[in-house]
Amino acid sequence: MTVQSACWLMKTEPDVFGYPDLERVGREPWNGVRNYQARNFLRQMQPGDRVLIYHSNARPTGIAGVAQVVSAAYPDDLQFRPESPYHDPTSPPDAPRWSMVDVAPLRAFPRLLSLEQLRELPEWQDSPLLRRGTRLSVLPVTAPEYRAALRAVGLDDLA
DNA sequence: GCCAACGTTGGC
DNA sequence: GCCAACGTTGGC
Repeated sequence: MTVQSACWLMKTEPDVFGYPDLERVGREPWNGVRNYQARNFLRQMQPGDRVLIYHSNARPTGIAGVAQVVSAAYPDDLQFRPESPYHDPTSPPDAPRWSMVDVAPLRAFPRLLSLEQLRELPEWQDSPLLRRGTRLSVLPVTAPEYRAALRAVGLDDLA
């Protein structure tokens, strides 16, 4: 039986790697996630899942584009690189602790859908993204949330 | 197993 | 740059 593909939101700092960078490179291993809850979400991802790319630590913050998962989860190589800030010397090589997926761009938002605008969408009222203190960098997005976000910027064809 | 200290995230 | 909120660490 076919399962409806899931939707997610992933945060990134545009000064480091933003949606335009994803378009430039065409495909990117989403490495550096070092939070167990976020990792567990990564491991649930399947190729074809949609991903809203959220720019954090930006002015303004908000969703900049929609991407697609193009791999299953696999070990994040940076955990075994001593020179990397994401090195984790306690990760067992035979059972790597941290995972990542590859992501490819799908469509840039014609305009940023800001956090302020997200707060005004009824469908988004229950999203952890809008809750004070939520620091998750990878989180699930419901189908109504996903559709509302795309419609808000006129991308009805992707919703 | 508790919890204080510490580091990080992320909006403002 | 500030600081609230949260996750992790480590002493006990």
